[in-house]
Amino acid sequence: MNRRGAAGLDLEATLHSGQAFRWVRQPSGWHDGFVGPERVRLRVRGDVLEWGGDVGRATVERYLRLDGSHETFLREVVRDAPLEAALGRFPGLRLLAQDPWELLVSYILSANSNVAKISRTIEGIARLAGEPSDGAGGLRHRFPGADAVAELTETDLRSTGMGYRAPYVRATARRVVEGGLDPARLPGMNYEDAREALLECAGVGPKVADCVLLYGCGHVGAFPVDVWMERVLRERYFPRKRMNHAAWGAWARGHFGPWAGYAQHFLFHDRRTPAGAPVTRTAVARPRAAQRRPRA
DNA sequence: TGCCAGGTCTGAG
DNA sequence: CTCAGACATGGC
Repeated sequence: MNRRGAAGLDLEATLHSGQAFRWVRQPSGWHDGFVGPERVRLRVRGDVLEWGGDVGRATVERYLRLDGSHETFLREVVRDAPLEAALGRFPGLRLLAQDPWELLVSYILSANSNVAKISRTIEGIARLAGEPSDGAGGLRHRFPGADAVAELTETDLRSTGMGYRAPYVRATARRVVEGGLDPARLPGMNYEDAREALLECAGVGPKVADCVLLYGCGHVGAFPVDVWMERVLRERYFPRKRMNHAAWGAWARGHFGPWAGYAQHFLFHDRRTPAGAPVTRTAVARPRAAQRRPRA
């Protein structure tokens, strides 16, 4: 067992807010999952973060981005009233630094789907082609590399319930194997180039690309616009105004600035979480009073 | 039963 | 370039 200060971390919000799809809550209070290829369990008790599994402190801290990213975001983003409300409601929510390849597949599967189903199909792919991993949470499987996914037939993939997305996953896996895209290089590329590279993949449009860039590549300005964000933007910012998703995204990046993607995730989670849902209290200082309401 | 789910692809105007 | 429909599947 390893420990370090939790720094106000809310694992429930962080691991189950729709940015990651493989964390499983256990009755014991642990969250069972993977950090890269390693089987890991995490929990917070009091103000202590604990983890088990064959991973070092640096790996856990990198995954949870306990490197000052969140504090920089708080300092540099434009904190308007809607964002301030979300920050106040989920002060322990953090963005993760996940594996770009696994995220690419995950978000291809997210198209016109829902979180529960994405989780099921991702788990299905792991069972079909990933290496077994025994842990406190039972037998699970690592997420397979592109080479292993490319070996699967469309019929194999459809057996997970992913439906018409199967050929997209297969084609994208093949593209990676053939060298048309190297997911590991995306974090080191600039945002525009990385986005263009992702858009070449089957099943990857603007929204999926931005999710991969934000949650897996450290491109914190990426602002994915989906049906939920469109709701937020129309309800809280531009009542009775219609824009296409590209226009919403462009406005949001200009409005929130270089850390717009972080703002997006807080707004997303806030909008999706019903009022009255249990909220984990943390020791984080309360944000200051709201600034101004944006003009339409 | 019919609609919706973290969209993307395709074909028409 | 912009905009409808189709698209597998499962839950409510």
